[in-house]
Parts: sequence; structure tokens; C-alpha cells
Amino acid sequence: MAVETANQPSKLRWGELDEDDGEDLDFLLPPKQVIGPDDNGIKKLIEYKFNDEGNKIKITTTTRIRKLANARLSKRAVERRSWPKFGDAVHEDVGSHLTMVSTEEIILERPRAPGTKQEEVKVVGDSGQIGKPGAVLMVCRTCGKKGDHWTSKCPYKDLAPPSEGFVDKPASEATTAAANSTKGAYVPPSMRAGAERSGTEMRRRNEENSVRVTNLSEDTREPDLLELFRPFGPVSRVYVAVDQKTSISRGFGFVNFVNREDAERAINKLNGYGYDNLILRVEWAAPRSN
DNA sequence: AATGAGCGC
Repeated sequence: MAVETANQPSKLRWGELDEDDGEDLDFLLPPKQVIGPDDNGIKKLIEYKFNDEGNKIKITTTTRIRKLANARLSKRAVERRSWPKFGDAVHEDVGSHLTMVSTEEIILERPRAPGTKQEEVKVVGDSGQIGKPGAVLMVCRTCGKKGDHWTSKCPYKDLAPPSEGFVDKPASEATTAAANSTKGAYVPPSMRAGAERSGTEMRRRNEENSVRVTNLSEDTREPDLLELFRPFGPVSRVYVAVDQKTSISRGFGFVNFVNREDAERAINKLNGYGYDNLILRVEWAAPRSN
């Protein structure tokens, strides 16, 4: 039966809404009465209402509250209580729980919490004056370059995200700036004079080692995927495709590995693996269509 | 059966 909610007594509960089609005559009724619970846990609730014909009716609800201490236990359960403790429970105090708390660090790629805003950049004109307050300048999230291109158009969008101090200026400009400036803005080695953007220096984003997992059961979530693939090596991202409207899993997902070999091993081991009553398909993912 | 979101001008 209904549980008494002591909090928020002023708020109407869902079930109490719209009971009387506008005419609120409830104040004419006798107040609710609660009797008990008695020693047997029997509680009576007597309340009065108007029915559809406008007649006063009395409603009596009888519930039995099951008190934990008095709860009926099966004979087997009672018997189990007298068993000597074994395993990890040997060292546990009576009544304390046995839940193991994992201290494993789980890193999921969530760059920014949804809804949080990217730091706004004041518009600065050629004269150096600060522009209209609140105006936001086009700033590429990948390379940080202002006023040049959107992130989606960034020439470096496939590359590793910028590290601290990433400056996308021609090497000459960057060095002269560093040399002339008394504040000495940091110029990363790759940006210093003579430094070449070599392919080896710039790791590609680990999008590359993307593994597609299909035939996932509906209730497989990202943490489950991580748990499943983590043993093969560092995972940079897990993703489960979800129907935006229903938020029900679409039954497939992606796992990105930092190392290609780990991805390959995962594919070999986990493809055809029975997981949650389904047989997983695990294979290399085709690059994103965009 | 199935190939991902965000993210603005």
C-alpha cells in the first residue's frame, strides 16, 4: 500500500490531482483519520470524499505494515543465520555489508559536461579595443585559432587535440613573438623555428583504433562496454548508440583503443563472444560518415 | 539489422 510521505505535505500528489473537477468542496469533509498501526502492524486509513454524484463517501483502507524485526523469514533463512561466517565475511562485523568497493580508476572521455559553456572570448578589433560585450568570436576548438575557421573546418581536426600552449602561428611569427615579447609566451617545441610538422610527431587521434560492437543487448551501457574491453589495453572512448527519443540502446557501440594492437586482440577475442545472452560482433569500425 | 555527438557563424 501507499507509503506515507512525511515530506512536502503541502504539495499535491499526483493521485490527488484533478479529483473534483474544479469545485473544491473537500473542506466540507471530515478530516482523514489514521488508526494504528497496532501491534500486528495493521493500519487503518479512513478518509471521506465526494463521488461523481456529489455524495459523501467514506473510504477505509486497511494496510499491514511489515516491520523488519517481525518480518516472517523462511525456515531456511533463519537457519542460514546461524551458519558460521566464511570467506571474506569471517573478518566482517555482524551486520556490516560485504560490498566490495573498487578503487579502479575509470577514465571515460567526456570532454565537457553537456550544457556547460565554452569560455567566451571577447571580440578584439584591429585597434585592440574590446568589442561588443557578449559577442563571441569564432574560435576553433581544435587548434585554438581565432576568426579563421570553425572546428569542423579545421585543417588539423583529425589530429591529436592541442596540448597546453598550442599556438597555430607560422613558425616565423611565433619565434619573433617569443623573442620580442618580454612576457615570453610559451612556444612548444613543434612550433619553434625550424620545427617541422612531421607525421611522427603528431599522433593521430585514437579515433583510428575504433572498434564497432554490434548485437549488444538493450541494457548494455558504456560502463559495461568499458569493463568488457578494458582488459585488452587502454581505452580512450566507449560509446553506445542510443535512440535520442527513447534513450533505448540501439544495440551497437564503439570502443576506441589507444593502441591498435590492443584493438586487434580485442576483436579477435570478443568477436563471437557471448555477452548478456547475445553473441557479440566485434570488428573494425568504418570511419565516421560526416 | 545496425557505422557515434557535439558545435556555435
